[in-house]
Amino acid sequence: MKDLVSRCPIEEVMQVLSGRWPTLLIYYLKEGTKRFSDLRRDNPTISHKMLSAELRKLEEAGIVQRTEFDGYPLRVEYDLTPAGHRLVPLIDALGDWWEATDTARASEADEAAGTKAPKRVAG
Amino acid sequence: MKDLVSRCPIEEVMQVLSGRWPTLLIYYLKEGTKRFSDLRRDNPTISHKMLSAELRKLEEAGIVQRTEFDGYPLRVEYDLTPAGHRLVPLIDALGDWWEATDTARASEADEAAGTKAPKRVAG
DNA sequence: AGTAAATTACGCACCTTTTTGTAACCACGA
DNA sequence: TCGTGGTTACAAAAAGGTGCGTAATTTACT
Repeated sequence: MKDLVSRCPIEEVMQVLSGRWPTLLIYYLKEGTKRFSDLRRDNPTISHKMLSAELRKLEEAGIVQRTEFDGYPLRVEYDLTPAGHRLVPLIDALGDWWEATDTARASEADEAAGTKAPKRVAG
Repeated sequence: MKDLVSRCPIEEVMQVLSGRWPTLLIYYLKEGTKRFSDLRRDNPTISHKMLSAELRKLEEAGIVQRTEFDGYPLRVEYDLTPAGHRLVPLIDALGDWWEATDTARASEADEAAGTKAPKRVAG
């Protein structure tokens, strides 16, 4: 998903949030300040390449704040920006929707099918 | 993004909504019933293979309802399920958040940086 | 004291896996 | 033969993983 196909903001957000990591990182970051190595410990299956790339993407999107310390093992801290914090409940809402849907799915699919019966079956 | 890394519902929704197409298709489908070829006209850059795969994924997720008519050229209609309709405002909220953030981003990043000054710069 | 190794947050090159695109085919009937 | 909605096989592209190099300093060993 390199470039956009429409000019709508929805496609732009999804370009940032798409994939396995962005929402997970936001999830861990909402607990508070984390270092690079903390985040690696939080999700051990991410590679350092991915982690740095995803963090950079989130930083560019204004979701995370990167703070670099010139200390000598070279330390970097990551936080959610205010905008990032405002994003959290929206993502949570999606999770809630999913959970609610998960249970309701089957029955409502039936309802929907009933609402609009095929005009001609085996025409 | 084949398999999940955590058990949380957020990762599960994102698995369905990730990518360029899902939200776009939902966007077009919220206007009403669409046929396969309608959706191809709506976004001409999607390949038919992708379109059928994405529609199938959304169907499995309980977001779209597929109705097949045994008519002669074989007709299929796609609609949002009730759950799909409930999802729309959540996605819109993300779009709104993005637009609001887009303008506020720079200034708030500054604020955040000010709130938490690096403990040691050039230690 | 001198050298080697560890630390931290990456960048880069190389390679594998996953995703996406292309094209051809199917079935049916106008 | 075209149009419908789809599938399959193959090819291209993108995403992702692995491992090495780097900076500057402390610690560990000799």
